[in-house]
Amino acid sequence: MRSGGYNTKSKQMILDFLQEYSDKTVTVSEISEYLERNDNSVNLTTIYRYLDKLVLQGLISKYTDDTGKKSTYRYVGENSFCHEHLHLQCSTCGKVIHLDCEFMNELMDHITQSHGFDIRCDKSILYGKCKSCKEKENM
Amino acid sequence: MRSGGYNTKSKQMILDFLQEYSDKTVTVSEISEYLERNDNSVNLTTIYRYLDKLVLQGLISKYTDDTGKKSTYRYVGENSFCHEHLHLQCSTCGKVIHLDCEFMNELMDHITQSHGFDIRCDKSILYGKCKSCKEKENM
DNA sequence: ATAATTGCAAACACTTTGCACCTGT
DNA sequence: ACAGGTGCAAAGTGTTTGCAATTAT
Repeated sequence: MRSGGYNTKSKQMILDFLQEYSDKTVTVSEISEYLERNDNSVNLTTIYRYLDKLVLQGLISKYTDDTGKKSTYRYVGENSFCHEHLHLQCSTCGKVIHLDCEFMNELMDHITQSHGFDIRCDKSILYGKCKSCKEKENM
Repeated sequence: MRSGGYNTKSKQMILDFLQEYSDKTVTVSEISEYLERNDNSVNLTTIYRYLDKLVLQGLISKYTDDTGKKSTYRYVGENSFCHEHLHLQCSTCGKVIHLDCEFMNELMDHITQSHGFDIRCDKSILYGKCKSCKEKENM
C-alpha cells in the first residue's frame, strides 16, 4: 500500500470498491455493505479512518450528498492532474455524470476573470434530475 | 403571515433575518444568535420547524454547507420566478456570489440537450475560493 | 519489536420527534 | 374554542475519538 501504511485485506477491498465505481460517488454504507457481502465485514470506524487517509493522499474526493446528511466519496486516482471537470448528480437515482465541455471551460474562465472566484471542481456537485429519471416520472 | 399560520414575533424575526441576508446562505446557529442578540431567544427546534415550513412554501431554499455537517438556508422570496442562477460559495469566508451570465445559460442549455440532465439551481452550489480570500492568502 | 490498524463503546454535532403547555385568531 | 406555535427532553443519524487489543512489517 502506498504512503508507508501496512497492507490489509480490508484496505485493499475498500480501495478496489472505490476504483470499480470511480465514475460515481459512493457512500460509507455502500462500502460497508460491499465488504459484508464479500465476507469481510469491517467496522464503520475503520472505513471512515481509511477514507480520511485516502482523501489526504488525494486518491479520493469527499463530497456531501444532496440531503446533506451523508458524505460520499469518489476515486480520483493519483495521476489526477487530469482535466478538471464538474459533476452532475441526479438527486433521484444518484447517478453521476462527469461534465467537461467547451461550455464548461468558457464558464469557468469567465468566472475567474469577472469575479476572481476559483471553483474547486472536486468540491462541487450540481444536483438535478437525469434523463432516465425524468422519463420514469412521466410514465 | 402567509399560508394560514399565526403571526408571532419569533417567526417574523426569523423571516426578517433571512430577508436581510438574502444574498447569502445562513445557518441555523446564525439565526439563533441573531435572535439571542435581539432579546428573543428561540429554541432551535422552533427554528428548524419554521424553516421547514418556509422551504415548503418555497420562500427559502435549503442547502448543505461545504463540510456537509450543517444546513444553510437562503431567502428566495415568493415571486422567485426570477431568472435561474447558480451560487458560488467561498469555502473560506462563506461569501455567496450569484452567477447568472450568458456563459452559464449556454452551459445549462448544452447540458439539457446533450445529457438530458436538468440542473436544479436552487439545490446546487459551486464551492471554491473568492478573490479577497485568495489575496489574503498571499500576504 | 514496534508502528499501524482495528473494534468497541462512548462522545459528538446537527437535526427531528413526542408531548405537554402556551398563544394568536 | 381551538388550530397553530413553542420549549423541553429524548431519540435519531452520520461521524469522530479514546483506548486496549491485534496485526503487518
